[in-house]
Amino acid sequence: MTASPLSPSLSANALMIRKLDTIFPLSNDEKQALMELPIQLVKIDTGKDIVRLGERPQQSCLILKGFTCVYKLSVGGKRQIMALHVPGDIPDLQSLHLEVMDISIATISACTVGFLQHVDILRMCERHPRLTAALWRETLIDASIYREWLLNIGQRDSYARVAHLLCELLIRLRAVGLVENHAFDLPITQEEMADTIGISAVHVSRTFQALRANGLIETTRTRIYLPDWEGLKEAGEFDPLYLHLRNAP
Amino acid sequence: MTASPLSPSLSANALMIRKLDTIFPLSNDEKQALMELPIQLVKIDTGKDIVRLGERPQQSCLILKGFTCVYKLSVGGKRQIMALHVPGDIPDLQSLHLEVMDISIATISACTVGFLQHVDILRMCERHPRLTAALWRETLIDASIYREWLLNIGQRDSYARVAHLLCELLIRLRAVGLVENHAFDLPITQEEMADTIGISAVHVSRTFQALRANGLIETTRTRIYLPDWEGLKEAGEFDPLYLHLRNAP
DNA sequence: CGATCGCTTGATGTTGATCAAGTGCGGTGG
DNA sequence: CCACCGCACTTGATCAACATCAAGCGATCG
Repeated sequence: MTASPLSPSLSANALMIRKLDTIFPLSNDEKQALMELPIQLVKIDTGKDIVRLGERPQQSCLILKGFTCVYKLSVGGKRQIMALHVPGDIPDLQSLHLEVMDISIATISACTVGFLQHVDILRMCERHPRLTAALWRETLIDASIYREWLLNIGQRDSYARVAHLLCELLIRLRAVGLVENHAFDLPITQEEMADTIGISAVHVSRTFQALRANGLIETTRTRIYLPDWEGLKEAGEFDPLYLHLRNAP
Repeated sequence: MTASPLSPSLSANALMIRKLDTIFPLSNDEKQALMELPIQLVKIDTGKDIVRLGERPQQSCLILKGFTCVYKLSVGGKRQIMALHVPGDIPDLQSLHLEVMDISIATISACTVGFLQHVDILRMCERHPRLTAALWRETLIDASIYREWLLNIGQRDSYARVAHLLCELLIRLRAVGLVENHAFDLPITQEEMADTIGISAVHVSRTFQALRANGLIETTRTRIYLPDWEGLKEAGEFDPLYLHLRNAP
């Protein structure tokens, strides 16, 4: 981790509030408490581990910029990516109550993250019990996404899997204002996407081509455009219920 | 749900305490609070839904006897089972903070379950903040199991998938005293196992035969014996870290 | 300006799906 | 107590989706 500590920022807390507010209604009092939560900013290069399996972190990280992934390796060395996280997410919030990491978390693009000390979070939650519920709810939505991904990988073919993942990313990124006209930055290689949905990288390439041919996606190097939202939703059997957003899209 | 309400029981609360205590150290005070939690017992036949996608339950259910599964259907009608739950588990604890069910839960054998009203749970948690942490932790372990299952389905072949699932069930059942000499009741059809690990029922049958041939399992109608625990663990790449048990097996 | 990385393309191989026809066990009813 | 029925499981044959291997291409970056 090539970390360059910065000074505490305004916008980190604001982003956290914005994200939390999409899943749980926050009072002004609670927003104020969140604004006062100390956050230490760090920049991290692409492809670095933020935290590793087996570690016992005293902090959780808030993504401010870039994408990260949660992953595990099988004995044969194959990688499964269990989750992708985008700005506003706290990929290892679970470590607040699960001492030993059962996963690793890595950046898949250049990232800025903010570290939240567990002691600070716990103190805040003591004073504001509804914030406990809000953060608990956030971890429950993570679990809901895992469930949907199990359905995706277990039962759908590769075409639907890719379509579903793209639908989910659009909705999640839109919630934090990172989508313009059904287009967004997607700093993820086909190999990473392959490890995410359980197919080979070669087959991701072929599947992308099929989606392009059907007018469901248009891609440039790091950006993706979804010209036919209804068509993509249907292809991916996508229903955003499982994201539990307050203002359901 | 062919429900026949029974009188409040002693053992339901005791089972809940026993299970929680395997993942979180409980004080006598907290155990007392759990003993006082009202639990309404209900018997449910095989193959009935306990709660369905889209519902907004005011209660969660504690499994006392039998197995249940968490599932979703794909548009094509294929079923993915995302979780199996055994006595001591609370399969829909998430509904405490996620109003709308994003999954359905069904019995896969004759079950006795106990219903816990959300208001009662919340009141108990207010008075005993460490119990909030304990229950939160329980939902985090559910999420950890989802992650491991993603790795299982996404990266391992059918032989390893079955082996892994059997290893997990042994450990989880042992924690609640339902294993004798590496043998336990397994009231699950091969079709259900197929929907759990994302392969076809026919292939489950063949995989079982391969495991039998290698001396890793012996089965009767409803019971399974694991004669070569080390061998099975290796076949399933099983490491129980992700179950976050206090007395790691 | 070469090197590297990510993507593409084609050829071949394998796992596991699907279809279809049995088999055996347990439970049910006569 | 026995005969029957149904369901779970088994077995064999064929097929499809996707993996793997290998080579080439194009853009980005030092």
